[in-house]
Amino acid sequence: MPRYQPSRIEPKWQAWWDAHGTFATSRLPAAGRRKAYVLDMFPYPSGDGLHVGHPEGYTATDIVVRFERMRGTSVMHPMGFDAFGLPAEEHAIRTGTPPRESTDRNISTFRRQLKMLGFSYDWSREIATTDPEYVRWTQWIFLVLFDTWFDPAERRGRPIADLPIPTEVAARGPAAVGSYRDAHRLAYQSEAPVNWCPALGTVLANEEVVGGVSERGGHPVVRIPLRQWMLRITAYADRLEQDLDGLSWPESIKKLQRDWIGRSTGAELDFFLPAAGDDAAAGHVAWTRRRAETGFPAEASADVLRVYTTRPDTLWGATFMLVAPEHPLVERLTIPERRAAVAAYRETAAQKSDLDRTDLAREKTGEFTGSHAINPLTGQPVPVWVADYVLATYGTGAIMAVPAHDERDFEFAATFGLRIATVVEPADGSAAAVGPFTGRGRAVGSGPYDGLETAACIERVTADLTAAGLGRPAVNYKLRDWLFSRQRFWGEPFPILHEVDAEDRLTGSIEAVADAELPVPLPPLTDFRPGNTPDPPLARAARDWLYVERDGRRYRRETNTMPQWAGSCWYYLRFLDPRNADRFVDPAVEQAWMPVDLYVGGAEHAVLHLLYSRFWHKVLYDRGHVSQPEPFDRLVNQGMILGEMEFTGYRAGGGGWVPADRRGDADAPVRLPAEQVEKRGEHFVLRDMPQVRVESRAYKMSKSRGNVVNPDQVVKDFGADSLRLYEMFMGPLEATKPWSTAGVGGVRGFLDRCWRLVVDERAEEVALAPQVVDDAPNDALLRELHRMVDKVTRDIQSLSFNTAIARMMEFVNVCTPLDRRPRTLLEPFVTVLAPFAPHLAEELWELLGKPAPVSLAPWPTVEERWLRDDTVEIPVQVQGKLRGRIVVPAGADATALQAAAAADPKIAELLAGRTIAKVVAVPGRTVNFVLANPGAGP
RNA sequence: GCCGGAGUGGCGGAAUGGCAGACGCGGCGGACUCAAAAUCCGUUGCCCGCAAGGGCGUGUGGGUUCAAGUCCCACCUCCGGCACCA
Repeated sequence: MPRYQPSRIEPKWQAWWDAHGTFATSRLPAAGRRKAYVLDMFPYPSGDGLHVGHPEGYTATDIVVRFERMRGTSVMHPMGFDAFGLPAEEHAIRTGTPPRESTDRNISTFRRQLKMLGFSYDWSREIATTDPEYVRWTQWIFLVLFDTWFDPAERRGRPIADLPIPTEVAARGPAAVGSYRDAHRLAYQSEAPVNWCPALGTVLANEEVVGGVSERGGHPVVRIPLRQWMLRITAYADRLEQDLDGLSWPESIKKLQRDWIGRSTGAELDFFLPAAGDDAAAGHVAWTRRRAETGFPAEASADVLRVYTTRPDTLWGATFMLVAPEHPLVERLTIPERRAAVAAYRETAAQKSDLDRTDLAREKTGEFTGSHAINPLTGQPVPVWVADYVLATYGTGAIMAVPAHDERDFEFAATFGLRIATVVEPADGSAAAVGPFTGRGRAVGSGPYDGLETAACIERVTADLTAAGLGRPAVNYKLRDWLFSRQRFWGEPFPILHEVDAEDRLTGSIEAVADAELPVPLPPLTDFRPGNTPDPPLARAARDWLYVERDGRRYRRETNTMPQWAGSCWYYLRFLDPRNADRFVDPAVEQAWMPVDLYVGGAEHAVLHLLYSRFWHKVLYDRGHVSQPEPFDRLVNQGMILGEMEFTGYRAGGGGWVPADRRGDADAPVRLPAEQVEKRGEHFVLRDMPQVRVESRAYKMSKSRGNVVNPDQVVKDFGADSLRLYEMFMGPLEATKPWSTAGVGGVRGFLDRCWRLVVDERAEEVALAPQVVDDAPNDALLRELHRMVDKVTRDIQSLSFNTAIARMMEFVNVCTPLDRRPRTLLEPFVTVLAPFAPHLAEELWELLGKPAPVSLAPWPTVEERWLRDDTVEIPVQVQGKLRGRIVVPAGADATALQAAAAADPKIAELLAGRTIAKVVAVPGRTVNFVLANPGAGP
């Protein structure tokens, strides 16, 4: 009767842990103890509830913290919810339910599901980014950004009050000083083009626009400029890149971040633009002379075209110039005859989103402005074109085109028949291939620079131009400032006030909301629908929310809201001190627990979330609010869990089968049960028609595919411990792996065997199995136990849970046949099982008569002497092929090994009559006889 | 196109350059049972062989090494990401 029943013991122990506060964490780590802050990426509480992907990372971290607690470490392991976001808002628009209601409901579901899985979070620290008290501090941190400017000399953020004000600005009065400061803040406003979709009445993210129309609905999207809040993350680009070096993150993730930041070095150069009608050559000479005196100006004047290049060495090959359609000098550069064509081109470009421009532009397009610029080194005039492959937002928005040594410029030159001049040759003198040579080599056709190797040439040209005031070394980043505002309802309101005059018109002056007035709450709204204009929903709030008076002045609240990233940028700090009403986190608490020692989550956050939170953290660090420059010391990405493996056959219109490798778009896929297919060679085929190849693969879980596995169902069918253990047993944590319900059953079988190891299943009442005895275990069993504990210990530390579980299975396989099972063998086993299957372990621990909870029992110590062998089995090879095995004392040296191997009858036979050329004997590993005359033989 | 990652039995996977396939699923055989389920035990890479034994095997082709799943070169396939950043 008393079978292993997860549905009985799991809720029992969850309630016990809750009632006893087993996993509550103290304010500070215990004195003299190691601390471990182990953090999961908190979930967005979607309406669909928990997905089986969530428990993967959560179980991994749960095992680690349970293990660490048992080893006496002070553990911080919190959980919360990233609860702002679009789905709740869209649900609100569809159903009229306020987002807060549906969000709270979803959080309850998530909390129930997480508790059902027995994770050892300190639930008293739970936070949601939507909690008004949390929003308060998110807004407060925004105000820190607002109050900070980046001092390039010190390479750090400083209070805006410390910003030196140039005298000419100060002379223009407080308003001028105010706007000068506003322009230098880390949080600043700018007119940025956005994807506005009039049909949907909303602004869309770049990813939501495909081919110039909205991803959903296929409505046209236009690019319109809109006032936006930006965060000056680019100021921190260098530090964000350099500080990656010290982090224990996967190299691949670091590389993604480095590529995203995209640091490049090169030079900025000015090309002189002769005024229309002037003598170009004379003008250039005069300009050059002036520059020799004034040097390179910080801002480019209107008589030059400033470009950025990473290859100043190719300057002699710059045969034309390109400017972005949005470049401020386009109007000025365009001669009257070209005006219509250039205007039309700019118009078309403006319609396209960034994605369009890059995605669809196979063919290079552009228009000639009619103007020329003067090459600063050669003095030659080169034509200036407008082309949309030049991005206004990168570098200076203009480039010198070197078609001989750049793919894109080459294509452009080929399309429009522009001159191509070779100025670099491969250093090894190899024949010029078709197309541009983009590699490094030696300069040719470059006057005084001929023969210089590329690196040296870059240096020389840059130095010469710098000396002449025509250029300067420059660094650029792909990283852009962070567009931080959304025209949405369900986000944090900005704590910013815009001054208005008596007619409600903005004066342009802005004020931060005072700390004491935070949080700025979301106004009550009944209608969440977007409007006909890009005005955010908050603009429709009642006037008593929208307009406020301070010190006799009237203000209108900022009506944009923050993006979902905001809340997740700092949640790891709030977890440390979640109920602090005076500060976002107590400094003593922050110093004691930070940094996060292990951070586990999906790779989809490799770039944005991790970059954004590092940025915020550095600002907080610069301003003295946190003690560490980096928040996450060790990062691990768990892999995706795919749906169950699927076999798909294809049927033609007529109904006949089509081999999967020859199918056309018209052939219909048919899902096949596993019994109907079999493997032939490399591929799967239909069992009844082996000539028909069938597709076999696992797909990403999705509602539309109908292959989503629901954790509630798995827990119902197999139990939470089985789900936890299965997800850890599937394979390496980082790998993408397909789900297999049969595999869950297999792991459940293991837990059943664990149960029977201790419990008498045939008894009426729950009772110990009669085999459980007080005997002392024999040496063989002690050896087995200590090796198992040793392997599990090491595997948990390297997050190799699959092999740890395999080792425990082997241990159980050894113990199951025993008629006498010593308690001193079973007890340590239950202890190491506890982090993996905590409910079962608690129950078995109790049955063994030990005081609960096993969750806080000490981790067993491994005795070294049980890990050593007296004798070892060594494979013996002849000519590299395995021919026998010998058993030798564990410490046997090479000579002894060789002697023992040669003495083996079988080996002796093989060696008879052969000349041994060489013997490789590696103690503890192998013996290999290499023969001089392998072919010769009887 | 570029950048990552991965290709090992029927399936998931294991293997500090040193016995490939641990562990689990599935399959096969057996014990228990009137029978079945459950459980326990054995077996299970492929080929030849009655057996002893032998041969072949980690995506493909080369290479380094006494020895390669593991290191190097070239390529193929799949998955993920980025995509005109001058």
